[in-house]
Amino acid sequence: MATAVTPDLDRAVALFHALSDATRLAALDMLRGGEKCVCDLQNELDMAQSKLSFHLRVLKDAGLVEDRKEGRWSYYTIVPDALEEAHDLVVEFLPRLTDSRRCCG
Amino acid sequence: MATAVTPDLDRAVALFHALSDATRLAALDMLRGGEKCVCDLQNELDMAQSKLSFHLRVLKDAGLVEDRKEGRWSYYTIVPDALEEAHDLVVEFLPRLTDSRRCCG
DNA sequence: TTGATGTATCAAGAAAACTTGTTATACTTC
DNA sequence: GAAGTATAACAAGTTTTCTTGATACATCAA
Repeated sequence: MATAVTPDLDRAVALFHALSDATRLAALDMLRGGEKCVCDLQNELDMAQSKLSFHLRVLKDAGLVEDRKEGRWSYYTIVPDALEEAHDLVVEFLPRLTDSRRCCG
Repeated sequence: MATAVTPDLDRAVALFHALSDATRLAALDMLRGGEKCVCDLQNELDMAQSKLSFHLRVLKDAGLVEDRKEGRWSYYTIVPDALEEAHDLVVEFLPRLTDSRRCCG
C-alpha cells in the first residue's frame, strides 16, 4: 500500500544512476540481443577493458545485469525484473489524478 | 523505425541523470499532487533555497518539469510527456525476444 | 521610496563519478 | 610448470556534479 503511493527513492536513485551513462546504456543495448561475454562487449564498444569492467560492475551492483563465469569468460545478461522495476518507478512519478489543488493561494 | 529499435542514448542519459538524485525525486514526488510553488517545496523539503533551485533547474533542463511565474512566485509542474518518454526508454532496454543466440561459441 | 520576500544565478569548495594505467587472479594451453 | 588470455580490482588523476554562501533581481507592502 505505502509502496504503491510512495516510491522507494533510494532504489530509484540507484537504478536511474546506473542508467544515466552512455557507456552503460550502450552495453545494455548490446545485451538486449541476449547473453554476451565481456570480450564481445569490449570488441564492439571499443574501449579499455578496465573501463568496461567498471561500468559492468555498476550495472551489476544496481541489479540490472547478472554475470556468469564459464571457463575464462564472463557472460552478462540483462535482468528484466530490474528494468520492470525502473519502469514501475517512472510510472509512480506521474501526477496523481486527484489532489491537484494549487498552493500559495 | 530506427528510433523504435535503437534507443536515443543521449536523451536517455539526460533523462535518467535528472532522475538519479534523491532531492530531485523528492521534489517530483511532491509535484505529483499538482502544481507547487518553490516556497512550498522548500518548506516541505527543508533545504537551502539555492540547492532546491539548482535541482529544479536540472529537472527543467531535462524537460521533466515546467515553471510558470506569477507575481513573485514560481510554480512548477510535472511534464507527463517526459516521464512517458523515460518510461518508453526503459522498456526499450528490455531484451528482444529474438536474436538471443550466445556469443563466444 | 524603502524594506521585505521569493527565486535565480554565480563562485568556490566538497564530494562523487569516471578514466586510465597497472596489477592480480583464474583458467587454458603448451 | 610456464606463458598467454579473459576479466576484475586497485590507485591516481581528471572531470562532473553537488552544496553552500553570497549576490542580484523582480515583486510586493508600507
